[in-house]
Amino acid sequence: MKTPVLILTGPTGSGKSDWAMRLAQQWPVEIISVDSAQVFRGMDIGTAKPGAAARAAVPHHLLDILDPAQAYSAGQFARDAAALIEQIRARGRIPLLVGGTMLYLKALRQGIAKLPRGSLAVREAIDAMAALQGWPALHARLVRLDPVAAHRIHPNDAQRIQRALEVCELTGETLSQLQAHSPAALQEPAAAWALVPEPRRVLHERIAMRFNQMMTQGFLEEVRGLYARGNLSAEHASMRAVGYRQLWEHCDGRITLAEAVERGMAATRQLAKRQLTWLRGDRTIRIVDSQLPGAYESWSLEVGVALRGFIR
RNA sequence: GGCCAGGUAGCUCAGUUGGUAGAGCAGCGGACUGAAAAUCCGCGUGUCGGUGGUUCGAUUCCGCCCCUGGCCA
Repeated sequence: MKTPVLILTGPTGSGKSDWAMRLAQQWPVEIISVDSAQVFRGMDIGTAKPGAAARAAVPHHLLDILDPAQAYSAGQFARDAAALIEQIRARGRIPLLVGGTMLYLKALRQGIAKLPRGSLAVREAIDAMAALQGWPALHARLVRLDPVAAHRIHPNDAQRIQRALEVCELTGETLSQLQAHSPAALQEPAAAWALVPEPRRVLHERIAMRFNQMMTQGFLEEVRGLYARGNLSAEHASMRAVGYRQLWEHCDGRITLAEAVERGMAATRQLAKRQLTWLRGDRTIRIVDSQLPGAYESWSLEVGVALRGFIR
């Protein structure tokens, strides 16, 4: 029997990283980051990436693996994380997945269909068509090509319409066909918890505090540096990240700094809400109210129970 | 002190020729298969500044008061 994978998730600003570091003082863990923004080099302050001290104390994986001009994906994450889990176990250590990118977690735990990666050229061609005919026309086209996918994709959801058309174009098969032979779930034995500060107001306060903190730590300068590179744009996935997008707009001269900060905080709250929606629908994840007195202590006891018999 | 412009949702505002009101943003709920910190869907949450008057009926018209901004003293 393999050691279980420990999973610690929750909305942004819920304190996952802190708890993970504390747990690492008791158990021989290695942290695998489950975070679509922390994969990018040079995006440190705005992603609240663990710093040098934390990374020296505990091995962290899947941080700084890409340049912000590159693209990552749920499928790539699932492969990377699965490989790391094996490596960490081979070292006799415990894999601890920490992060709030819920689709990545789902792709790892439940498996994800073998699909072609996105193609910039095909996407540009589809965008050009959409500019001419409009997205409803492309949705109508998808209804003919892949009625099953079209049925569950809303006519206004340009991103998903584009993806479904892209898959047809690239493979000659439909997205819904390919997704039908989804590989079996990875069946990793896992114990999963989500930190959810209650009530919501507390989370909102933490988000505001953290955003202000980022600003005093030089978040704006970080974004200015990325802006100054000249080879990044608002189209890059990295620059669509919460906070980066809004500060980028400020660098563009489109909004004031005060507006950028206010909208950045709002975008962060909205992200947290979407993360909570994922969590409510997942019965395999145990919700922990991190605001309760002694919350960390009782959680670490639960971790001990999950690991009993595997680690002395 | 006088004159002018305003006070309508958490914010910025629209509107009602008198029949108790609606947009954007925020917020709340949901969806989610290689962009997911993305993308999309749904939901209006209100002493219409206060108080008298006219009226069957006032957020709307009239009087007075309060508050904010501007101009003149």
